[in-house]
Amino acid sequence: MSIRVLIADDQSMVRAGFRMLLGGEEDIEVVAEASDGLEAVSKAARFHPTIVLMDIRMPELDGLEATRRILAADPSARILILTTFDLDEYVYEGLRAGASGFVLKDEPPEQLIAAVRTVAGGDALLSPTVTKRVIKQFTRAARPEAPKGVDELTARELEILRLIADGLSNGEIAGKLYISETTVKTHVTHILQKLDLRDRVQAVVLAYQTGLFEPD
Amino acid sequence: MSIRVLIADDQSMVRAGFRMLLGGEEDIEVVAEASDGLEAVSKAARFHPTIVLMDIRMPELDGLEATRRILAADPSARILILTTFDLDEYVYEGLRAGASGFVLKDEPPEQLIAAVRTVAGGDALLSPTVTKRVIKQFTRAARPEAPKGVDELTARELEILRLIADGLSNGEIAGKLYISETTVKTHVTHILQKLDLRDRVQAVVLAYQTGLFEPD
DNA sequence: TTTCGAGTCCTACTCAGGTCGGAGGCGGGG
DNA sequence: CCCCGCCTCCGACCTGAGTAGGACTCGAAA
Repeated sequence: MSIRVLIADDQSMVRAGFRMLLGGEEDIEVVAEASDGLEAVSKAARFHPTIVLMDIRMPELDGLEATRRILAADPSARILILTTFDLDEYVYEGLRAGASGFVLKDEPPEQLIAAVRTVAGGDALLSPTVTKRVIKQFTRAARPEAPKGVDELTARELEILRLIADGLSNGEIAGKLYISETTVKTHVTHILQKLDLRDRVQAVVLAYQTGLFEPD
Repeated sequence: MSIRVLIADDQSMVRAGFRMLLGGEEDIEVVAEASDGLEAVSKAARFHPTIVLMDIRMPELDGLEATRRILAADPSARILILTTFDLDEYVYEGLRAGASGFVLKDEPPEQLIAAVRTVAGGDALLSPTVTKRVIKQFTRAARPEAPKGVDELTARELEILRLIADGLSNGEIAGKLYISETTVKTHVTHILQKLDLRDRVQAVVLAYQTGLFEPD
């Protein structure tokens, strides 16, 4: 029995690429395509694909919300999220939304095909690149019985952590986000507390060492 | 005409390994071995190898000084330096000493053999890993007609920059190096001035972004 | 509706980080 | 020999970073 795939991406070229790529595989069949989130949800309901290849950035409804809705309707659905960028803020959210996997679009074809098979087979999967970046966050975030009081960072905090990792001062971050510097300080304090760090310097070190943000 | 190699390393196992490795190649001949720096210098003078594989850490005379002496006696000598560690403080010094190349011992055999051929052929070479780390330093350090006042960091400053990039505070660095915190501050100030940075946070960012120190 | 988390903002305080200027020792090159 | 760069150290000073504790809004969940 072949793997039935639904491709959801707003760029037709990307869809065509995947159709070509997957079409060559005997055990894989592309049963439908969607060019936006809403369409993805409806077609997932209609075709019941084994797996949905889901882009994040899509009109109408983004891939994350689409993922949530599809899973709400059918918890057994398997969704493999595609990203162009190395690690958007959406990754964590995507995993929380219930996606089974995460791959980068620019990875070699074999990897992508392998990813489809893996997820279709029931396993979760993360791009090797993504894996090591997420792993640490997840060993704590994913398990409700968290070791200690190691809370997950909020979206805002993550955003600020990223700016810190760019070497920006609190004032610069405030300017960039149109909030006051004191607010930035508040967030920074929370970040440091949650990650058990002493100062922003260590935050930068951690950001790079965990691969949260890529060096080059 | 084959490539004549002198292997200089204080560990006999390492020498044996290289002999095995290089012995399999038809165009490469291991003409001599040395177990310390002095021996390396004398054997280089006696055998005139096409290339010297030089370990850095050796008794009597380290690989850097040995490199300098060999080159002093014979400027046409080609020396390929071997390192175990990713990037010791010696790398820059080694390049300044006149070494033609730099490879990591744990790189795959083919790379090592290729490196030998490359350097023997007259080209300079850096391990891909090392390359990107050194490249930036060198585009400024190597050319006397430096673009602006972008001075090179001293060994001490580099050492301290590395500790900063580990997230250490000035006090911790002082303790680790057995110097006063004020001295550390002085160095830090110089580092920031030379690299045109605002604070240690940016220094960390730069360290990782230029690949000066590896994340993982 | 009430509760709660997230985000925003504030004051006031402490302290590490960084600057400035000056100073001594030490080794190598002119 | 003297000069200069490097490393070391000091005290005084200023500022950004981080903490503590509280307050307001808003939207989502109970």
